[in-house]
Amino acid sequence: MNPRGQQARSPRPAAAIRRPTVQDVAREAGVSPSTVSRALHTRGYASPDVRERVRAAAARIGYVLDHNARNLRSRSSTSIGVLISDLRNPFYADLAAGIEEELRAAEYQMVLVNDNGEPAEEMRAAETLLAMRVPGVIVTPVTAACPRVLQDNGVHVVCADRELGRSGSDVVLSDNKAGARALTEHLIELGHTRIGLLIDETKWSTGAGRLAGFRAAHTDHDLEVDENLIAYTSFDADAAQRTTRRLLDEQDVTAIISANNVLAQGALAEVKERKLKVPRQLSLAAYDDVPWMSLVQPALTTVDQHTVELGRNCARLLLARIHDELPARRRILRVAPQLVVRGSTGPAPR
Amino acid sequence: MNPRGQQARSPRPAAAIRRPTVQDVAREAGVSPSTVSRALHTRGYASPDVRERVRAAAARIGYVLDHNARNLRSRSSTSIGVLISDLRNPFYADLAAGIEEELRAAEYQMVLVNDNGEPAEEMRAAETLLAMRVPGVIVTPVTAACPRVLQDNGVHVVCADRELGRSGSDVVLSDNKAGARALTEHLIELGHTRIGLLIDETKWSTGAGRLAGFRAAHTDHDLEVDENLIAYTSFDADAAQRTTRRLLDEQDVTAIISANNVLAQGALAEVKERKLKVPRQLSLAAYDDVPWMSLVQPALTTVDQHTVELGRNCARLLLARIHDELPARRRILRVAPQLVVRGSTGPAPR
DNA sequence: GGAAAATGTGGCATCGATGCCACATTCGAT
DNA sequence: ATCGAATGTGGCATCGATGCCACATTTTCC
Repeated sequence: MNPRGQQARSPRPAAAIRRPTVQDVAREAGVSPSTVSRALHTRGYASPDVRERVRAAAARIGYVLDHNARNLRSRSSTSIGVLISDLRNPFYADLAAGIEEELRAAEYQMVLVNDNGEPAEEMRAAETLLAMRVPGVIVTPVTAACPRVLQDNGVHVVCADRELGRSGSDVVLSDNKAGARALTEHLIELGHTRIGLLIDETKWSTGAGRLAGFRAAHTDHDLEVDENLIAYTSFDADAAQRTTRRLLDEQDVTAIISANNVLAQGALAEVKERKLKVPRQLSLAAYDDVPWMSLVQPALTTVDQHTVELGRNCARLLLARIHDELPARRRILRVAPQLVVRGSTGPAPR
Repeated sequence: MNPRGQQARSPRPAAAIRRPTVQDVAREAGVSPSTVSRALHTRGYASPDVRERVRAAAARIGYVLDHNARNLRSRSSTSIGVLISDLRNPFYADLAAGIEEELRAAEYQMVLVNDNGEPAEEMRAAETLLAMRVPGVIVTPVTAACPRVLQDNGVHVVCADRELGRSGSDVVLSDNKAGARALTEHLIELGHTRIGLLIDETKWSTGAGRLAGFRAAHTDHDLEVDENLIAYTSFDADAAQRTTRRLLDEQDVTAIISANNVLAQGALAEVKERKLKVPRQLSLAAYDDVPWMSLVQPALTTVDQHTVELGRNCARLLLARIHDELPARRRILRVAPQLVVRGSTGPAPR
């Protein structure tokens, strides 16, 4: 098959193999290197005849384009940086999956970096992506500095899921306020008046929006929010469980909303430990629908963020920006979330 | 901060900005480009004095290395291709997370591609990675052709999780046979003799190993395997549910093992629909522990593949190979899985 | 004290593809 | 028949970093 197959057994094949270049193809096809380039890759004149001849020659000698050379020469690249916090969290995994799908369809590649939510890692990744000369980056930002540095160096940035300060970059968000409002309203309409909100942060647009939606739903129904019911915790399941414990001990809540899928794990763990009947004794709901939520018994009422679609939108927006198809003004895209009512929410007790 | 910050607002910043090069740094520091290169990046002589001066100059003018130029010149790259089937499946997400973690620590980047289990997509991705001149690829192969093409072109390949035919490449596997054997044995020791196995494929080493382990456990305990209890299905939850339905209708099983996390969803769905008491009426177990399995009630008994660690091992092995630190002979790494007994398995009824 | 070795730096070609321009050829129009 | 436009194709420089060698300077040793 491949003319260089037999060399693959050498000790250090990666270094040893010399791959054919446009020059080689040119010789093989009896044309000039420029013509090969035009015939194979770039848009430009090349008669169907020549085009076919070059194609055949390239296939014959096993020619593969060198992206590095092309990128260097054309000062561009088809690699897109994707900077997320934690691939093991299904939210980020879905986001990345949506992004990748769209990029792949457009013949772009995804360079994926986990920053673990750490500013230092995020910054390091940004530097690397700059060095790779990526034309754009999609980031769930940890620090406002990251999008800024990228933009200052001419890289297009789309912030996904949240926004920090006024970055000036394009943003794709879930409509957190609307989603949280719908979820809270659902509980209120079931007669709940003392609803606990388990939340880890409210500085980012994500948490802020969800909290705002929670409040708005109360206001809509002429209810006052008891500030003690807003239970601040940190972003891990164990902490969320402890906070849930405290919430249940100290406040007579009839329903609990977890602000994201990680916190929901903690809340559920505590509920199971106490063997509370859901939803008879306590209604449980969560923002950010992930697969396990429909597998537990009873299945959790949630807000589905359409995370994969969120990711697709990020990629589409970024590509449009790169291809200069968008007005200069920054774009803010809000993906509508969807309330998914399942068995874990029911009428308030008493 | 950045001297080019003000240009970022221009219509097409990516194209407009000219970034400083080694030449510029050289001028700024009063040395030659070669010296800049040595001082900043490559190992080579450079007095501490000069090194510091160059570093300062680079920082001052906001110099960022161009990976494309470096890669072209040095015929190498620090991007590693990772080819997986489905990022939305927590198994692959964990695998990728482990790989990325290790790569990042070694200052490599991960180019992640989803092939959706489709040979055509996989091949396309392989071509792209060849074009990127990546020194290595980690792949959960769909086709034997993919690793082969890569290797034939001098790219190091590590197959993750499974092996197709004799690829000759390094492989990192979960010890599927041992894991399935332990899981099956656990059930046998609980008195089960009619154990259903829900499985989607047995051509790959993954399915084949798990089936082999299932059989081995029976043999160990002088039990004959009723071939009717091996329920072949396809790789999606709905199909698995239907197959489970059939299994429960037609065979009097007292326990069901799902060969992976996706099939387990289907099995659980059917069990829930029938309102079977687990484990009293039926024991349920699964290969490949993923988070939701410990959240459902009762929590599922599983085999934990240590997927993240599996990923880390893939990356470590690949990097060692790239750095030529390994004997030529191909290496097969088996990561020991771990039986995790939870509430879903109990004594056989009657 | 002088030659040899050690040390640090600069010059130059090069990696592979492509953008740009010049030019050869064909074709249509007058 | 002649000219101009249209249409392909080739030549050449270039993107930015670095490998390699030559050379200048300092240090070491007999």
